[in-house]
Amino acid sequence: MTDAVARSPRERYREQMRAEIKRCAWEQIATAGSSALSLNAIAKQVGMSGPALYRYFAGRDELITELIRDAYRSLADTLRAARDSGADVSGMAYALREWALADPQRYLLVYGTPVPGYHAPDDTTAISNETMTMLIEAFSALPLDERATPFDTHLERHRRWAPDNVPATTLHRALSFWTRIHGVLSLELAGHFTGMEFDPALLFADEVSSLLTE
Amino acid sequence: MTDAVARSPRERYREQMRAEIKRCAWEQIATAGSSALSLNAIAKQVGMSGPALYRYFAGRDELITELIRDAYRSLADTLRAARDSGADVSGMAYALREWALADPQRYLLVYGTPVPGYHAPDDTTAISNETMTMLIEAFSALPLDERATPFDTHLERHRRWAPDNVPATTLHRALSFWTRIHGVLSLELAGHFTGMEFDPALLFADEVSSLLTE
DNA sequence: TGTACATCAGTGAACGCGCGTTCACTGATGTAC
DNA sequence: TGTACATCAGTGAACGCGCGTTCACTGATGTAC
Repeated sequence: MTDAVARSPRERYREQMRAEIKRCAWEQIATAGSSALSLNAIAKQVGMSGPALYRYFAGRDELITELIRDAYRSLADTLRAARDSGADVSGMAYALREWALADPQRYLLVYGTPVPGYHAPDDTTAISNETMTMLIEAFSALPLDERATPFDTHLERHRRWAPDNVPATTLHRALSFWTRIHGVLSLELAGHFTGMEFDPALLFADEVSSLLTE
Repeated sequence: MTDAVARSPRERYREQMRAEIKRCAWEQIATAGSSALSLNAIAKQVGMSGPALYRYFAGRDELITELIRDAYRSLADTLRAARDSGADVSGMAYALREWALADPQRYLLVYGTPVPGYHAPDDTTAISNETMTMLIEAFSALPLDERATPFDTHLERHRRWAPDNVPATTLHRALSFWTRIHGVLSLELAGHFTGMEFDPALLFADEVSSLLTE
């Protein structure tokens, strides 16, 4: 695994090319959304003609899969970096928001409306689990609420997906982090707050603090 | 407005035809998502050939706009029906969830990832406001929490979009209803809970009760 | 009740477009002796 | 250092497809006298 760095000049060039193709793909997604992603358009922007892309990706699906993988990776890395620099749960929430605002379509590619036919490969869910685990760990450091909700007791018997050295209430809080953050954020990104003149950042902040004080 | 019922036989037929076209469009959206909506495919299913649809809709955009309008209308009607039959805030939440689960793609058409080029016409935001107003009214009936959050005080000065005979805290609670319900619901609809074996309905229920007891 | 005309639903051919993908091929870059 | 061969990046033409949309036209249905 340590030789992930390109070995021969050809491989190095190949890696650079793949990276540039992906960069153009992201650019295209950022402006027109993931559904408008076109191999030919990317090729034109990269400066070569259509079929050349097949030297680097088996097809459109593989490219999209790779982009989704990278997006999950990028999010996980962002949260990890926030945590490693001492951020608590709310710090991680703000890091997540910044990450989403930096490239809304990247966020939506992962958490937005799924493409009906497409099904994500297994390793993306693995990276997604990684993110979830970081959230659970972050909430583990917080004082525990004594009251157990109905969902908490339900979770006690349906928690195989989560690490088991953690109380169900903590899992619940991590889940709520996810759903509430996603709720405000995705409505903001989708433009559903335009017309209401309040500042979405403040609504977000209140929602984050609700996750801590509740 | 009372003569909205079709007058001549021709107009009646025309209305029926428009309705059937829309029905097929919904069917298509339900199975393949809104991005895959194709006029030619609809025409084939209705039993006539492509260009005939232009007798009923000016083009693809107008059809989609109409579908979005109907979706907003349907949601508003559902919530109103729930309220009129005595449902409180949580009853309205469950009605909303049932409405979403009945046709996930319909929910996603309205609250999902926006089509990057497309911009919704003004009257859809009017219907959306109608829904919001009903939520605000529902929360007005509830006992008021005395503490004002930072966002509450921010809202005091940015609330032109809302009725002004209602405290800012109530507006905030209606907004949180929206964002939290959307958070759980959209993640469920997008399939992000598959793999975790808990029951989304129970997570939803807990999230609804958080809106009341907090 | 019958005729003359207008309205309108629906057809079939066609246009232009962009898509993903395949294929045979050219040229340059690397490798082995 | 030079030659022979293999590897691989990239091209251009082509395939088949489905899309939204236009246009001229046919036939049926309605309306007016």
